[in-house]
Amino acid sequence: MPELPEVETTRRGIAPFCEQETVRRVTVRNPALRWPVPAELAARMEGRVIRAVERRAKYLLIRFDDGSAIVHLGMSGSLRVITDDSPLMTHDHIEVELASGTRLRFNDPRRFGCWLWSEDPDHHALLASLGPEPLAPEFNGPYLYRLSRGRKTPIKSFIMDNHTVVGVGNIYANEALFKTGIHPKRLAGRISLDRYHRLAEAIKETLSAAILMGGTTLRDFVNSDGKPGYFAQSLLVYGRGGEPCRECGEPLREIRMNQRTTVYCGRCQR
DNA sequence: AGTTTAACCTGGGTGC
DNA sequence: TGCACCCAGGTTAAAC
Repeated sequence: MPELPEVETTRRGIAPFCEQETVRRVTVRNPALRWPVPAELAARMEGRVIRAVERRAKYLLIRFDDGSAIVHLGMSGSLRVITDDSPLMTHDHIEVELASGTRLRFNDPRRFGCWLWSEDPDHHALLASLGPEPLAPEFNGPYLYRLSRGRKTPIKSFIMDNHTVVGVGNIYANEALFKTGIHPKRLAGRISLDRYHRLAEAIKETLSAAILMGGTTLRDFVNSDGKPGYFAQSLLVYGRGGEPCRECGEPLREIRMNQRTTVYCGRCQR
């Protein structure tokens, strides 16, 4: 589920229930996530007030006065708001109970997610070397052009690299490259400023639109299983290998780059 | 330093 | 039905 729009949707979904609420209890049922959940996490959170729920890249920061929980949803994680007595599901690894009685339930079948504690999250190793947020003004054509000079990595790898820009996962990399007409294998150092301008805009548009659509499932999100299904109809290439290109009708090609499915139009993307 | 590869996990789908 | 295999929205650490 979690590309950046899902993480932002999650943040918006849980923040109203969390902010200025006291944590009553943290239950870690399975600490074996990507890294072991630190034993101190519960003690650091219990009895403290959540001041804000923020997002940096695909990390959620649950901020307290003296530190933050750093949460990542990995490939298969979700965070749901529980207001009733709905039963535990398999892979419900962590639960945060608030003084209001509302609970946050973290479910993650593949356990690629993480829950860490940091007193200074903004300088934590996981966050310190990240590139700009895709929706920030400093992420733009000139930035991409400057950073890419001399680089021989394919453009798809380049924009999926967190050092370049955060939050561009496999789906949105495919979509943005199609919208810009850039072949995913084109070397990053061989792309013009003008094309980078359009690529940055396409990334912003694609992510913004997805966040807006994620927003439409927000109400559901509180009560439901938290699986937004917003993207299927709006995707131009992802999941459409072999089907006709929406621009020219030619069958879309599907290849693998860095172990990830890559879909593109051989005619429209150069 | 830049770039690629392997690894962390479970579950669902497919083909034999 | 069973089993082997491939695939999945992410990211890091190690290896070229």
